[in-house]
Amino acid sequence: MQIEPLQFAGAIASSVGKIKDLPCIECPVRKSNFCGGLLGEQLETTPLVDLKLKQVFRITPKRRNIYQAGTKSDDAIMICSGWAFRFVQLPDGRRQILSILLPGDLISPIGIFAERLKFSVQALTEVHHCAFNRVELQAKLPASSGTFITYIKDCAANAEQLHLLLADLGRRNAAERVSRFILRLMDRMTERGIGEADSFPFPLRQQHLADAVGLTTVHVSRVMAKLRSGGILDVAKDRLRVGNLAELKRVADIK
Amino acid sequence: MQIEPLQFAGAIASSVGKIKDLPCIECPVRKSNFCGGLLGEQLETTPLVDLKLKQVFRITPKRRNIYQAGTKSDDAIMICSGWAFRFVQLPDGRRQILSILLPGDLISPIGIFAERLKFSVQALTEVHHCAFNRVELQAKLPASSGTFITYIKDCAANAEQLHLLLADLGRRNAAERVSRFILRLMDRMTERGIGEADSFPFPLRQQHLADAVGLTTVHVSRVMAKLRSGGILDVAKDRLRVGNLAELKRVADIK
DNA sequence: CGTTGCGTTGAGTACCATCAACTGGGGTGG
DNA sequence: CCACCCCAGTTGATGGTACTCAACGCAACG
Repeated sequence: MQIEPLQFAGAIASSVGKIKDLPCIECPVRKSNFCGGLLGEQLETTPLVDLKLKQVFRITPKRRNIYQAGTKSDDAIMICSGWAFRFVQLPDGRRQILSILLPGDLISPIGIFAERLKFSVQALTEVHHCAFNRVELQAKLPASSGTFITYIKDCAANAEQLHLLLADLGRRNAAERVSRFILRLMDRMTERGIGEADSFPFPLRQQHLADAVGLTTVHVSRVMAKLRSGGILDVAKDRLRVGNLAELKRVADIK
Repeated sequence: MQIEPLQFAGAIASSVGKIKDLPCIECPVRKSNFCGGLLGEQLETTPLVDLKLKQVFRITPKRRNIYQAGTKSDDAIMICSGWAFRFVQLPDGRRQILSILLPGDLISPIGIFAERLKFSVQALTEVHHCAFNRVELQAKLPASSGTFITYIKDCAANAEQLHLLLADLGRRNAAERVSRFILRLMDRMTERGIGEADSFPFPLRQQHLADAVGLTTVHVSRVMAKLRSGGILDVAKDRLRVGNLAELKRVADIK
């Protein structure tokens, strides 16, 4: 359960103003997210907007917590690569997954302003992440209007996903929940250029699906079996293949 | 379904800088919320921080929508008095209530920055509300650190409530959902000085409870009957009376 | 080659939805 | 004043969805 920060593969634990060492130079998501506004969209050609911004890069192996609910932290953590998820844990050990985090996501937008969060974050795959200093970001944020706007959009998108999931859990059956969850995830991946039209990385176990949509693993297995037997989709070897998108949308009651 | 803006009881439809006419002078929630930062906490003694802030006061009768999902709006709307709720509607008419809005709540924190929202807001009782101009607030917000902090706290509290509700819908049974929902509502009321220790205003129908916690009205009725017969709580004439708080918390699996 | 993690399948069951009938209060209109 | 209706809530009967418990298959791994 303890977070054991490892050194970044590229051997940078902390970087202040050394462009050539920054992993961000090659970051594929920077163009479209929060970091773009913060560090500049084209790091290779344009210098960093503000080199004084402190960044600490770390790796968390899969199944380990990146952040533990209730812990005080001075960091705002960005997922650089790999997948993670936010979740709350019930006293009896059951958990509810709140959202899946993809590269380019902040662990929590409001985390920039709050020193403690009420949910935990766990790595689904090995995750490379970057810790900004919360207080530095707080100062920077209103100053840079571009960054601020992508930040607000993050918050809004975040809230919207929660609202949709809430409606699903409250009002939809198992097959609808699962297929809607998967479709939304596909949308988010496509937005970020992850995966192809009908094939996506999919590192979630059925346990994660179950915890996300409020079912048991046994029942998720049955739902997935049905989707698979209908040629609608198939998950194997951490990869999702969509055989019949139209039918998937129909099951999901979308459009 | 149409919003039909009515004149404010005090006959102020629009107010720019006329302190003595402002309903806000007597507002009981201003001290603790967003408006306090914006307008000053003690309007009677201290002049407004910024009289140029445009405010338009309106009334929406119960059961009518204050805001319709997807509509473009230049306003950020604050609930001055009365109760309302945010909800999303499914294509087949079922709905999921996202949260209950009390006096002092913004219809949506991110609504300050977004010209459209994906959920609707409906008045539960007659609601008096105040429309600020979104763009004006956007400019004002980062400038006033006090206001900004209460704003961020709003956002955080908001997200936290969603997370808790999500966990409830995903992982808890009917009795737990209902009692947790009620307890959280009680907490929020107490925070704002609404109601007494064991008695609170409660304008929700069982239909609203059902739509909030993802049950049918029939089943909510059964749960409420059980809570009532156990002397735990009773709802009558728009008022909630708690007979046994400890037991209510036990049922809700709190503490 | 045992162990471990993950998924699958079957049998039995609990919870909650659905359908339907009915009650009581409050408002309205004759 | 009463008849009527509507709304909100209650109650009973029935059934389906999803849960629980348990056993088993399979692949990966040391």
